[in-house]
Amino acid sequence: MFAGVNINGMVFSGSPKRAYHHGDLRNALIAAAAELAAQGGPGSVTIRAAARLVGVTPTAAYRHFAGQEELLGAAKDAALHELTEAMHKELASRPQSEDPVRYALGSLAALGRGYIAFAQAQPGMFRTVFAWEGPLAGEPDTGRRETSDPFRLLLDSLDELVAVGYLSLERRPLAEVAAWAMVHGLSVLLDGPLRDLPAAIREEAIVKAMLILAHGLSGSGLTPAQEALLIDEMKTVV
Amino acid sequence: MFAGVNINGMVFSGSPKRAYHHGDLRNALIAAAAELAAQGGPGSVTIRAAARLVGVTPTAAYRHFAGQEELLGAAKDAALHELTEAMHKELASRPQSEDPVRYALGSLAALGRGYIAFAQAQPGMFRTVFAWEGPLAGEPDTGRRETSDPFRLLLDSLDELVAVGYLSLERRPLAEVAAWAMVHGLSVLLDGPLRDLPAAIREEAIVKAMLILAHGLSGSGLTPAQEALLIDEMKTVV
DNA sequence: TGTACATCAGTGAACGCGCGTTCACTGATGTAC
DNA sequence: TGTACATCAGTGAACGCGCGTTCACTGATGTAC
Repeated sequence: MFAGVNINGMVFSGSPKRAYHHGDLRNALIAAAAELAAQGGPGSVTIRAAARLVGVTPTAAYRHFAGQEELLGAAKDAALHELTEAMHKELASRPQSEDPVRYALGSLAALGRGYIAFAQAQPGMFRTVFAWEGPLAGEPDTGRRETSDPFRLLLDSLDELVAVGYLSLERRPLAEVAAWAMVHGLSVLLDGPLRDLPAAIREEAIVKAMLILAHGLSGSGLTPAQEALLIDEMKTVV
Repeated sequence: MFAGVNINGMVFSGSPKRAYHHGDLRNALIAAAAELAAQGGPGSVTIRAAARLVGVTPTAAYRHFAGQEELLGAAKDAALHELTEAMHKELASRPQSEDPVRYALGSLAALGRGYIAFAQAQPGMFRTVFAWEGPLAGEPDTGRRETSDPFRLLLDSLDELVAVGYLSLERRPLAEVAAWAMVHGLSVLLDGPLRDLPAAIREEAIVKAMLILAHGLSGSGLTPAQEALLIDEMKTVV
């Protein structure tokens, strides 16, 4: 879907004298939209701005997109792609290890690191991935229902923790939601209310959060009675 | 600061024949702004819409607010106030308990429950509390720097866990960030990518996340070597 | 107690902005013969 | 190989929208005397 988009290659800032026919306007617009998202977040992704960036009339964009919503969707896809790549890169750069438990835990940490680092390095893109401008109430969510790549990576990582014996099978269900919540929450807070945290403390906080997550996954902190209480306590949230 | 705002009392929809002088326009506008935030999120909080809701000219709002930003700030304050109240209510409604550890853990769970339930019941308000429309880069953050009430509650709860012996003193630092991240992340995801999760699973996921958090705080899942590895793994995120 | 007048809190009209989107059009391309 | 013409991908002007904000104004209030 993104063949030739080339976000960093600045397709849209290209040749000074451009022909009447652009040749690859759709992809150029997507690249422009991604750039706008990176610079100003999802709210900056407009048909007019993207066309301006490419050096083309707004009307021209309607040859390639049904409207603004579709362009934003493309920007979202591009941003998600970048996030996925960032996480893959972290995962791939890890050294092998003899201890499978350590390796699996390290993989989980690498995913978290990739996610959080991306959110910090590319806040505009990160926000765009998770932009939800729909109505506050339901709306069934059109398309894009396949499990996203980053989530797939997380699922695999948790399964590995099971395979390796760190995470028990009974504790496996929905661990992905909790893990995602921890990492996502941290990313969001560090780009929000905690954005003024000194770098050193921020660093410590990230480590701390991952530690708590890892400890928590193992599920060996609470007595059974305490656990039962806590479960009871959390009922009836909705 | 909010004396007389009375969000639910519909100050702004009041008397059919209103005098030329409103009498309490500032508070009526704040209530309207809060209502707009509740219905449509922070993006819906505009001078014109608030004035419309109150039944007054947009210009009149400028007698009481410097501009749109200040009105949104007031809406944020109101929303934060509501969130705080929701958490307080959860905390207050808890039964006493002989076991201090259980009680402290239960308090933490109650705070989480209040937070998450508020996010689900009032997504517009919740988003408004955390709306950050500033530039993507720094900007030192004007005013409002006192620790917010909900955060204060969390700090106290964690301190109680220390006092009661569940959380060791060495593990106390920055636990608040991790706890907040878990609960906030879950709130955000359930109002975002996970918004279509069936109610039952959503419920389970919330319990699961709180369990992992509680287990994780105790810090008894990893061997020291594993912990060291994980710490190492998370370095250099920035 | 009554009145002149300053002050306060609104009105109404207007501005410029960027946006999404549509219309009738025209320049470039490529294909049938 | 050359040319007529359909088709495609752009242009340029214009629309209506809601917004923030400003201006000169006027109605209501309350205070000094």
